[in-house]
Amino acid sequence: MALKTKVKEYRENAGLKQSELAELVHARRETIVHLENGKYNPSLKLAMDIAKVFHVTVEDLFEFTEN
Amino acid sequence: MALKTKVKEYRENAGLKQSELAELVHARRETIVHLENGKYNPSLKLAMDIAKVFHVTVEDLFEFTEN
DNA sequence: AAGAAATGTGAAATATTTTTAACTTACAGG
DNA sequence: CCTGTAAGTTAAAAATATTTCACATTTCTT
Repeated sequence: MALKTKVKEYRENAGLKQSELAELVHARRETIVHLENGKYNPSLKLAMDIAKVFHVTVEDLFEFTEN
Repeated sequence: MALKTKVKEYRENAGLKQSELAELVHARRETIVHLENGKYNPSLKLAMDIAKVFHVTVEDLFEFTEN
């Protein structure tokens, strides 16, 4: 049940800093760090807010994998 | 920032009871009740698990509205 | 109408995410 | 080297989601 995410890819392609993305979605920079690297399960709202920034779907941005 | 959801619609169309859907996504029946009626912000995993049951996207199932 | 089954409510306990804060590492430019 | 900026880490506190439990209400069936 690990979380794979493309947040970092999309963020860098958009030329955004972690702190800038954080501000756009009303979250803390550390939350973005944890999300990009870590394996934790954000709230639906946060996931959708981030997806909206990049104009992609949640499904495109996040994937839960077995094990 | 209220949450609009079609979980109830999809669940009923699929002929599932709340308790059956809950079991399919490894949650409690009450969690489904709160989600269908309430305005609370589930985890991404729960949202995606439910979307998978109905073969729809998260975006189709959930929408955050202003106010 | 009565009984069963499904849904709803709400409060307290628990689990998890998110914030806060302080510090570290990496790296680029002057 | 220094200095500044971006990214990473970690622990504890705060906020919020989820469970648990016990009961209320609606809905369906007979």
